[in-house]
This record gives sequence, structure tokens and C-alpha cells, in this order.
Amino acid sequence: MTPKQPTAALPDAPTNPVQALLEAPLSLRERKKLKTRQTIRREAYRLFTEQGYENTTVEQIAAAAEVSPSTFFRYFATKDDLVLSDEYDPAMVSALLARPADEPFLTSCREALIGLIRALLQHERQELLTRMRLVTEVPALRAGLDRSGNSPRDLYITVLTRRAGVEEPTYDMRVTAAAIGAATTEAVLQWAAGDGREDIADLVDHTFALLGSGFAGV
Amino acid sequence: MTPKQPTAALPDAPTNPVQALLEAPLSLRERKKLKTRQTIRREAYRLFTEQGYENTTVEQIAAAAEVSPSTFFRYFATKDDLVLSDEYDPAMVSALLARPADEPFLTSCREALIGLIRALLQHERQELLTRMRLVTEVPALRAGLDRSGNSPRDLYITVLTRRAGVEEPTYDMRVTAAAIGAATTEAVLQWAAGDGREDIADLVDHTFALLGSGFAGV
DNA sequence: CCATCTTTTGAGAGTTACTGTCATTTGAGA
DNA sequence: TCTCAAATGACAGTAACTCTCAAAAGATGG
Repeated sequence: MTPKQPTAALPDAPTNPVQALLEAPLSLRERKKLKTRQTIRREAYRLFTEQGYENTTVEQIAAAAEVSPSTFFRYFATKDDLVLSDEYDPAMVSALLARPADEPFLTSCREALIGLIRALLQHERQELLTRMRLVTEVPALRAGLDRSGNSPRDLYITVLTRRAGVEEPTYDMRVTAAAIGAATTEAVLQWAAGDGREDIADLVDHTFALLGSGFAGV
Repeated sequence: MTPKQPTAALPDAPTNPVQALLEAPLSLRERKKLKTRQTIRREAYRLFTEQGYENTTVEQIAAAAEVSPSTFFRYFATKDDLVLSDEYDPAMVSALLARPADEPFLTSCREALIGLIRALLQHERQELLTRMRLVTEVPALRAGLDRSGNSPRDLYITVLTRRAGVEEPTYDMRVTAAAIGAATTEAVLQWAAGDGREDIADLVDHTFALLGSGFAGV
């Protein structure tokens, strides 16, 4: 489910940054790795906002973060991953699985999504918005958003499959996951487009109500 | 709406290959261009099936089609475009706009989609299946499927906007387009996964019924 | 048929994201 | 302090593009 990372160098990457900050018994090595990762990302975002995404080379980022290009690619599989890879998937999955199995899936998604974003807002509001702004503005990133492996679609498929207790997802599960996933993306991007001023609960409620109505009004 | 092509070299590319074959008053130049385009694609698909997508370089394709790499990129903006760029968008748009404006959008989509695929099947069944198989099998292509500009989402947004007679799409239109677009993609890929044996009308009917139900059963 | 103009093409050089290898460094554990 | 495994950097290589410019080929008017 998680975006393919160079697992050799990061065998046990923390699943959630928030979580990572809280349960802090990290070895020196792990602390350094975390710090390096953060530095790379921070410098990258700085350069992106200064001179644009396309105009910023990996070499520049590596130099700014004071690591070699080799090391850069050990931390992020691609340049896109700087923006696209997040560590929220596991949190979302457990939030979804924590909901009652007989609840309508749309409801589970709505609640899980609102909860997750609320939690994130407390810790990394600014970074979250910067990311989303980049995604909306850079076509290459917007495209990569649906890359298999880290898309909402794939996440929902996983949950639906597990919830049903089967091995392989059915076609209906895939359609459901794809449609709700696409709507989820729209909601998050809309929220980011308004610089996070819009109430996320209202937005998600509205979005999922539209889905639940079967597009009756359209 | 159409995928970004190097417009300099192809100022008036035919909008639809079927259409293009029928209305044949083409100048020598235009006939040669069309032929070159077809040759490149044909040779590319041959190489892809022989040795795989990733293992085939643009240089090899260009050599097989007896053009220079420069020329390749004049015909296809990227290697992905060989598979992803199609010329069906305009046909789909007009099919959709031909439906009554007060018909539920889901119904319009269902009918237009079934009609379009049926029409395509008569002329290019084999190529269509080869394409779709590539898309399902190559992760990079699967990702590129949602690239802004040629996604079903963007197409549906255009139609919804025009149908409503407004300038900018509303948020609800974007959500609707994204969700139905994602479902459309699932349907087409499912159909291709079964090598086109499944009845396309049944599949699309079923898929859009699921959407229309608001995922009540899930 | 010729001259001219425009479009298309090929050659070649350059950029950049990414891969793979190997030697060196650095933290972990006894 | 010694040893081992993990992390890093240096380096070479590949392939997808981009740009520029000159040559070739089709269109056009006489």
C-alpha cells in the first residue's frame, strides 16, 4: 500500500510522523535518518517555492540539504515522492477498520477522513497546505497523485477487501473504491485550494452526500 | 481537453481515426503524416509485446519506424503518449452533448460510453485491447491514465460545464465528473482484462447502477 | 517545368532524473 | 576498544526528453 520506498536504507521507516514524534525511543541512527529526511524535504519545499518545482533539480536539493544525490534517492524514490509520498495511509487504514463493519462504507470513509485531517491539522497544517498547493499547481504531481500504490483508490480497496474477509477484491469493490477515492481527492484539493479556510467536515459531508445521492440531481 | 501534442508539427491532426479514414480528402503531406504516426505506433506495439514496455527505448521504436528520435517526439510528446493518447475524446464529448440536457448525467454517460465503445470495436478492436492490456500491466501507464488533460474526469467536467451553460465548473460538477470518471476507467479496464469477451453494455450498466445506488449496499 | 516559400525532418549537443557499484564512514553492540 | 552492519558519497552509466540549425520535401504561383 505505501509508496515504494528504497527499503534497503529505510527498513523500518516510521509509519506516521505524529506517532513518530510521540513515541520517541529512537536510536541515534534513527534520529539522524528522520532528521535527514526532514531536512531534505524542508529544503526542497523552500527551493520549490523560491524557484518552482520544475526549475529545481534534485542536485540542488541534495546540495541544500548537504547530502549527496545518491542519498537523496535513498530517502525518496523519485522527485515526485517528495510531495506525493505521505505516511498517512496506515493511519487512514486503521481509522477505517476501526469503524463498525456493517456501517455503510461511505459513512466510514467520511468519519475516518474528517478525523484524520483534523489530527494532521494540529501538527503540520502549514506543510500539508504547501504540499497540496504544489499538487494542484504542478501538472506532473497532479498526475502522480493517482499513481498506483498510494492512491486513495488502492487504500479503499485494501480496506474493503479486508472488511469483507476475502482475498481478492471484487469488481464492485474496485468501482466503489475508485469512485470514492476520486471524490476524496477532489475534496482534499478543494480544501487546499481555499488555503484550508473551509471547514473540512462540511466539505467532506457535502461531498459524500453527493456520492450517496447517486448523483440524482445532476 | 485533448492530450497536449506538439502542435507545431501537427496543427490540424484529425480528430478521429475512423472519421479520418472516411473523409479522405487529404493532401499528400497529411497522408504521409498519418502514415508515419500509424507506423510509429504499430512498430512500438510490436516491440512492446516482444520485449516489454520498459525494455523498449524510444530510440529502438524510432529505428523500427525508420524515423529519427527527433521525429518521434514530434508525433508523440512522451513515450507514454503512444499508449495513452487517444483521439476519442471529441467523439465522446459530442455523444454526451447529443443526449437530452435534462437526462440524468449518469444515464447520458452510460449510453454515450456504450455507443462509443461499440463503434470503436468495429474498427480497431485488436489495437484497443492491446492498449488497454498495456495500461493495466504497466504501472507507469496506469498512473498516466489520470494525467490531467486526457482523463475521463476532465472530459466529464467539460461536458457538465457546457451543459449547464456556465463558464467555470462548480465543485459538485468536479466531484461528479471525478467519481464517474474513475468508475468509467474501472469499467473499461475490467472489460480489457477479460479480453473484451464480457458484454460491454452489461458491464457499464452494472457499474453505473452501482454509482446510482449511492453505494447503498456496501 | 521552375523558382520560391513553408513545412517536415534529421543530426547532434545538452539537461536531468534515476540506477548500480564499490569503497569509505559511522553508529551499534560485545 | 574491536567488530559488524548500516549509511553515505563518489562515480559511471542509461534513457527520456529539449533545443537549435541546416537539409530535404511538399505546396504554390508563374
